[in-house]
Order: sequence, then structure tokens, then C-alpha cells
Amino acid sequence: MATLKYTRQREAILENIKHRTDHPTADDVYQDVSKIFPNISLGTVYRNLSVLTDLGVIRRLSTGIGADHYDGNMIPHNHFICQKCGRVYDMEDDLDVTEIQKRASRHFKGQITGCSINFYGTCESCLEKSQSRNRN
Amino acid sequence: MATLKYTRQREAILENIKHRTDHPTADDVYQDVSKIFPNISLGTVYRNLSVLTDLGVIRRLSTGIGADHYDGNMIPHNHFICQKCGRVYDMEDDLDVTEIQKRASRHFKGQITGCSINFYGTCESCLEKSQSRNRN
DNA sequence: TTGGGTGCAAATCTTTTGCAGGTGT
DNA sequence: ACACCTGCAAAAGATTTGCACCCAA
Repeated sequence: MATLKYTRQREAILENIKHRTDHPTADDVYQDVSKIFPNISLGTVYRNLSVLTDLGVIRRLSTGIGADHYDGNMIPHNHFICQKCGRVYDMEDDLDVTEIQKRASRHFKGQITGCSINFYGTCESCLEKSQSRNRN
Repeated sequence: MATLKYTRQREAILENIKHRTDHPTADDVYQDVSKIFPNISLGTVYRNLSVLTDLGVIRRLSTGIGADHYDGNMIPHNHFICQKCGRVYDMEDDLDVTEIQKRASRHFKGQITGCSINFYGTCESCLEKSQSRNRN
């Protein structure tokens, strides 16, 4: 099997994701890491994001709006996706995904390894924007 | 505002989605509807799937694996997404999304209009396939 | 030394869009 | 007639991949 090999690029990418809380896209990470490695390529970023996701070190969030986002916070939590601006927010709910997953497994013949709960709507920031537009 | 106008293409697309239970992609629908309208274009299928989704007549499912899928069943239910084959399955769980959404709204300043719960893993069919491979 | 990793560019896949002509209402 | 819709094709956006060179182990 393939043995992972250390690279400064991969470290920088992981560092970047772990140290930010805004759920960046691959391109967001690329923009940031380019400041340290001006020659890094977007392909390398994509490859490493996939590797890190497969390792379970970071989490990929498919929002259904534009590019996938990535989350360095592996403590189980759910997300809100703004359908106006596409931004991803952490939810502070009391949903125990582990328990939900266990219950769902009882009625299902396949193997369930994960569960994600996404909320959709308009974020506070976008609500305010449309309110000020309506005042005109 | 734009008033909807009847077209045979749109009817055929809606018919197709409503009468199948396999959560087709835009291209799946295109393949099927092409049998009735050989000249229909993929663009028309995409446009109509968006219109119907916006109307709330069908539901768009973003799986994070390849193309979006569509669901003609508007009775609230959740989905399982096989990470091996990308297929989408209906879940028969007892999760009350309305209640979950209401509870989440209490801790959130934006406006929540929807919630989707996705389960991930390997479906029964793909489990069997990998079992038979291991016997070799 | 060698197999994984990188940068670059091309390719792929999915979805959107501009436009000219067609069609419900 | 007037919008809305369609087919076609090109464009756009996101992600993957082939390849030659590089580098950590």
C-alpha cells in the first residue's frame, strides 16, 4: 500500500485548515498557502485535501452551492449553508449524530459509516443586506 | 414576475421524475426523456429541473459524489448515499426534520428554511460485490 | 535508490448561458 | 403580439489527471 511521505506543502495546507474556522474551499486554501509557497499548484492543494479527508484528519463539506468546503474541526457538529452567499456556518445544536446513525442502521441493510445534517436558509448577514435594500 | 408557460418538454421531465424512484441525475432524466423528444437538449432538462426545484415540486439532492440527483417524492424523508457507487437510497427512519429544524432555529440568528439529513457508507449491493472479490 | 509528491497544463465532468428561432396564452 | 421556452453550442466552474522532474526516507 502507499506510505505517506512528509511534504512541506501538505503540512502548510493542513496547518491552514486547522487554524481557520471559516470552512474554506480548495481555492481559499490555495490563495492562503500561495503566500508561503508561491509556486504551489491548485492541483497539489486538491490532491492533499483529498488525502487528508481520506485520513479523517479534516472533513469535506459538500454544500450543493459551488465548490466543496473543508472543515478542520473534527469534533462532531452540524452546519448551516446560506443559499444566498454560499457561506457555511457551524451549528450549535444538541443533535447526537452517533445515536441518530445507530438508530438508522437498524432499518438499513447497507453499512452506514457517517451522517451529516445540513440546515439551509439565509444567514444573518444576508438577511440584513436584503432589509436595507427594501428600505430604498 | 415571470409567469410559467406550459410546455410538453417540462411535463415529460416532471412525469419522468415523478414516476421513478431511483433518484435520477439530470443526465438520467435526459436519456429517458430523449426517447419521447429525440431533439430535447440537456440544457432544457437542466433549466426545467431548476424551475421545478424552485417551485417545490421536486427536490434536488446534492450528494457530494458526481452530479446532483433529483427526487420526485416530496414526502419528508432522508437519504443514504453510497460512497462506492454514488447511488441514493431512501431511508426509513423516524427523524422528524420539522422538529429538528425548529429546535435548531432557537440557537441560530439566520433564517432556517430547510434541513437535510444524509447518511453515508456502502450500500448492500456494493458490500456483496467486495465480499465476492475477497473470495478470489 | 525509489516510490510518493509536486508543478504545470490539459482534460473531464457538470452546469450555466447567449442567442436565434419556436410556441403557449 | 408578447413573453416565455427550446435547441444548440460555447462558456464557465470545479476537480482530476498525465507527465516529467523532485525529494523524503
